[in-house]
This record gives sequence, structure tokens and C-alpha cells, in this order.
Amino acid sequence: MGRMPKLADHEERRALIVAALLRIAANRGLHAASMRTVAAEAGVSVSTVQYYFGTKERLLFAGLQHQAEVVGQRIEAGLAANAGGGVRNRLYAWLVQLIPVNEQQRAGYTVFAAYHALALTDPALAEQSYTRGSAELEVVLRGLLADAEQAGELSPGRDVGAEAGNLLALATGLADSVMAGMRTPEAAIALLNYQLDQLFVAASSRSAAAARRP
Amino acid sequence: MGRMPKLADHEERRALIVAALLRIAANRGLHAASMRTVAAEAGVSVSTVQYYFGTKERLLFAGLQHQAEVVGQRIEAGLAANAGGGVRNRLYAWLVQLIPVNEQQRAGYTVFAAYHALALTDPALAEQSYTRGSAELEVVLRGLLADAEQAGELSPGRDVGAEAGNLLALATGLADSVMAGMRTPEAAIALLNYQLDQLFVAASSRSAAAARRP
DNA sequence: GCCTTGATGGTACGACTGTACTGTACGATC
DNA sequence: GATCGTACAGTACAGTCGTACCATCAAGGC
Repeated sequence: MGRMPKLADHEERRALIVAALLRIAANRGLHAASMRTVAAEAGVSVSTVQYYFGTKERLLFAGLQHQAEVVGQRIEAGLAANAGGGVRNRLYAWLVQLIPVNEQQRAGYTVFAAYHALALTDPALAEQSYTRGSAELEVVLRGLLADAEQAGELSPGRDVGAEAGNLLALATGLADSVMAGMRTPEAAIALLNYQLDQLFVAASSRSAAAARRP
Repeated sequence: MGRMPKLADHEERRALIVAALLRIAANRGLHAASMRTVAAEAGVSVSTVQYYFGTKERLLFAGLQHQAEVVGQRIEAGLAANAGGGVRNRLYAWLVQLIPVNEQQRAGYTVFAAYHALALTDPALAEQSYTRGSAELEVVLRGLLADAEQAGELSPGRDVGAEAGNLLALATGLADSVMAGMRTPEAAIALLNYQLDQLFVAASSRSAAAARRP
């Protein structure tokens, strides 16, 4: 704090400005994020934004990249935090993160949706592989499901690759429906749990089967 | 065609302008749809757009309403066209419509995504119940699944309400992944078919079961 | 034939946009 | 201590935005 040093920390200044951009995008929409509004939100001058990002296009790119990194870090953090639990609980812990239940998650979804819509008509933005996080998550899910299949926890006749893709798509679609006001977050989570119930052999019948053949 | 009549057909003129708006939104993005670009695309003057819609906000509302009506009509058309087939085929026929395979469907998705993102930060737009089509479709799906359950075509232990919601969310999420470039449309359709295979009793085992007990 | 009114074009205005340019204060280097 | 480059702030410019206003022109009612 205090007086700003004359040799600034570029990383920190850029992060400050990007945070202001994402804040505006989440609250007022990405269309409301102009050079001036972002600068005002960050408490700096427009020239400072220009100095660190040059053009607005590069600022937008940085915002998208930051958002993607946040998602990636959340995934890794969830991986570390839930490394110990059962496979089904770990699956649930990750998928439920995609359902927007609190304001932070709603904000993240809003920003992502805005970039997603923008990328549909802006080739330069589409080239930024902002879906890498989702693709990585799908790979993780597939690995988890493979473990569960080895342990005999899955219902018979399941394709782990297809199930991984469908679980991710289901969670995404449920998030859409929640944000569109079609469903409460709780209802979406209940639907997610239902799907996992169908996918996994019920714990009671598993233990019953185990008790039947000792 | 020919000379424009001096007493204009308001419906027709409004439709002409809204079509131009949606064309721009699909091709260049909703942010590129200004009074001037829409007027130019429609081949009319800005004043004409003002005359029929007054303000840009009302023009955007009309565009969203039109898009919702198109979706609703597609659902009804699909209902009429596939009234005869089996339940599973009818389910598939509707859900596969949500996966963008051709340019028209991609355009529709793009427009809808743009409005969806805008509605997340614009309360006035969010109040327009643009999700009514999806909600109606979910009701239809539930009815279909109930029929299938009555006919014994469903796998045991399924909740038709949950399955209807999850199928719709799955199709939506698969559409997202296709538009995000994560998957080809064909791969998404394969995943959709996989899910339906899990939900329905395989036709072979159904006929086998029927043959076993006459 | 006149006059009203519906339908449209043209234009002007104020606000906002991204970006380029200029000025300038200060830490680092010599 | 003079010099140089970094890190800003301020401003100016050309363009676009939505919208209000005025002109026009033809069709219908009288």
C-alpha cells in the first residue's frame, strides 16, 4: 500500500486491471466494459490501461485467459481437496462446482457466457482455446470413472468415455438452466445426484452383494 | 414485390426488419446490430426502423420474441412430423434438433447464446421469458417418457421427471460443447444416442423378453 | 381538388467509443 | 548532478451510437 513505487510490478498492475474488467463483465455485462469504465473501476487512468495492454482487444484476451486460468486452478484445487474420498463423492464434488449456487459462481458463469457468445462471431477470440479447462476436466472424469469401473462400482454395460462426456455436458446444461431461471440450483443438484445414482451401483446393493458372497 | 404500397403491412415490415437483426446477430454478433446496420441489412432507412420499433430496446425485445417463437414452432412442427414413430425415435428426433449440425441451427444457437449472455446482466431482458420454449419441451419429454414407461420400454428404476430434465440439459450441454469446438456434431449425437440406449431397454432384449413369455 | 395521415428519408445532436499523442514526475544509471 | 527510460495523467481526434426532428410523398376520405 502507501505510495505506488515508480518501478511498478507489471504482473500486479495487469491483474488489478483484469480484475476490474471481469468485475464489470460480471455485474454490468461485457458490453459495458470500455477502456474508460475499466480504468475507472480499477482506479487508474485510461492511459495506464493502454500502457499495460495496448489495445482493447488484448485486454479482452487477457480477461478470457485469466478466467480460464481461474477455472483450471479451481479444478486442481478440487483435485487436491477431494483426493481422499470415494470415487462417487469426488465426481460429485467436481461436477457440482459447475452448478452456480453462490454469487461468485454466478459471476464466473456470466463472464464465461459473455465470452462464449462473443467467440461465436469473433474468430480471433474463438482461436483462444478457452475450452481447454473443460477438456481437461473431461479427461479427469474419464480416469475417475475408469477407476470406479475397475472397483466394480459402476452399473454394468457403461462406457466410461461416453459417461464422462455426458456427465460434463449434463452439468453444463444444468448450469444453463439454472442461470436461465428454469430451475433452482438445488433442483439442478438433485438431478445431478439422480444421474450419478443411475451410473453407480447403489451402495446398499453393493454391500448386500458383498455380504452375500464372503 | 414491385413498388411498396403506401399503406404498408406492419406485420410484414416488422418481420423484415427483425429478420435483418437476427441475420446480423448470427453473423457478426449482437453487438454489431445497431440501428444503422440493421436498417442497412433490411434495405430500409434508420427512420423506418424507428417508425416500427421506436427504440432499440424494443427492437431487441422483438428479436428475442421472434427467436423464441421460431423455436416453439420448430417443436410443434417436430411434434406433428414425428407423431407416428416409436417413443424413442420421437425423443431422439426432438433432442437431436438441439445439436447444431447445419448452418441454420448454428445461427439459431449463436443468436440465442447472445441473448442469453445479455439477459444475465440486463434485468429487463431477463424478464422476457425466453425459456418458455425449453420448459414446454421438458413437459413434452416427460409425457413421452411416461408413455414409454407404461409400455415397459424404459429401464427399471427410472424417474421420468428427472430423466426428462436431464435429457434436455444433456442436449443443451452437448450443443454448448459442439459450438465451443470441443466436439463434432456427430460425436455429440453419438453421446446422445448412448444416453438413450441406457435409458431404454434394448430392443433385442425387449423382443427376447416378449418371446420368452407368451 | 384539398387535406389529413401514414410511411419514409435525411440530417443533426450529444454522448460515448478506441486510440494516438503530448506532457511530466520520478527512480535508476552514469 | 545531468540524463534516460519508466509509469503514468490529460487531452484531442475521428468515428459510431441512439434518438429527436424536419421534410417529403403518396394514398384515402371529403
